[in-house]
Amino acid sequence: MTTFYSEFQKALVSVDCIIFGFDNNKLKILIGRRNMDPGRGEWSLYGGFVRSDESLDEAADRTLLGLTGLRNVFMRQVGAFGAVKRDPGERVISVAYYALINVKDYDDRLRQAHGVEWVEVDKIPEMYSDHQEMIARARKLMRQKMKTEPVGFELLPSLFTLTQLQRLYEAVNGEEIDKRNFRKRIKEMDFIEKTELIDKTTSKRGAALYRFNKRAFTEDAKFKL
Amino acid sequence: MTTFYSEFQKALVSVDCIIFGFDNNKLKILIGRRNMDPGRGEWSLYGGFVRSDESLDEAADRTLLGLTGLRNVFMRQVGAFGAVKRDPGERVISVAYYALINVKDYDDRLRQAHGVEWVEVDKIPEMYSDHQEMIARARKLMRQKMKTEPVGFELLPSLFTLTQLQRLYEAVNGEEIDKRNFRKRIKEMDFIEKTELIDKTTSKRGAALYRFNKRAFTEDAKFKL
DNA sequence: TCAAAAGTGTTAGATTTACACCCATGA
DNA sequence: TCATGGGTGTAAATCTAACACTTTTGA
Repeated sequence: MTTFYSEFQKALVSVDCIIFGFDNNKLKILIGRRNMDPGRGEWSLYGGFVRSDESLDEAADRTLLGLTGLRNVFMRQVGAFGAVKRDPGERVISVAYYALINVKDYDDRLRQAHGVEWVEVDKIPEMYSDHQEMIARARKLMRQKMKTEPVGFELLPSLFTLTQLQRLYEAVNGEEIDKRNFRKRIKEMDFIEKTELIDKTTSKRGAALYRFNKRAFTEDAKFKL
Repeated sequence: MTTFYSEFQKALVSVDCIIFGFDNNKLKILIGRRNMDPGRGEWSLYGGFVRSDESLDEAADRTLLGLTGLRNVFMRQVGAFGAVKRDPGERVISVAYYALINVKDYDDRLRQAHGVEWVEVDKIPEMYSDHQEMIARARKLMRQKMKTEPVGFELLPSLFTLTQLQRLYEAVNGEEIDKRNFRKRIKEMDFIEKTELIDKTTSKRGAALYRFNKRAFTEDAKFKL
């Protein structure tokens, strides 16, 4: 029972994170310049190698924690990428994950210290290796998830206005939404609760602040946006 | 430039296949008894290890070819599975793929030679390691794909009756479909073409045989079932 | 002649989309 | 007082879902 499968060749396994943030009505992701060979200087996702004592999910969590200091972040696997020559060095299989974070929770000095930047998803430059494809697939999965599950709130402050929420959905789907129809749908979801608080930062009149009540969102509740 | 990342530990990488077939109005998958330690004798998906000279997709294709003799099969990645102890031996990361095949294309002697069986998706026994979860995720992805893309035809003969097609969708979604509504929707899709041929095997009257015209299915054509 | 599967339309209800004006406030 | 973003309802169109009978033919 000691060494199984010993005749097979092993590979390095890494995780790469597509970290989404919503800021200034734009959907953005965190990318940086690669500071190691091969590919030094190229734009790249933030990633790391999987340790022998952690699962893939744990490796992704740890990687994100290292970059942002954030725990319990919403993350989902995008998939495994394993072209033979995807890494110019040796064989590396990479498992991509996407994360949704509230940019306000992310200390900007930490961001600078790691040399990563928020870049609009529609202005992603050429990327290292297959990272472009990872991003494309992450966006597709994330868009799909946003349509059918209440995960968009992960990208917003805990209190938000309906206009903010609408702008978020517009940024994700790349198309404008009718304000009245949007609000009508929101009203039908009891777990999106209006508070007594008013946000005066974006208009003179002020806009009501809403909150997503995770507890009130039960399995049978329907979500559609 | 010779050895990069040398301080990181490597892992074995395998692929596991969830092979869907449609037979006798039932959706089934191919599983067998594991014939190697660890886990000898337990029900298991068919899989194999990834070679250093092939991509993950190629490894999945090769594995399926070895089992079924089939090439150019519709396959999609389910995801990577990487719990630390998912394999009782050493560290193994597995990437699951699902495939859709027409059972008639699969030589039954080849099936028997490999010791695998068609088992209804609703009667899957306890499985080795995390294979149950792989199957569950494959089913979810496959169901989603079937709703929005014309891939169900991969599970049928090239000529099929509308009742067969309906039974397939019923098996995948686990619920009955109204015959008239179903046929109404089919009629709207020009790429599902009626032939002059009649199938007399399932009824005395005979049912018209249809064909999926892949070429006629263009990007802008809409598919919804 | 009858059992068994094939084939065919209509209607009510639900959902989706389009659309325009008043409100409250700070500058 | 006016410019700015916040907030609200209705009607037409489309889509979805429910529903039952006739046809063909081999046994």
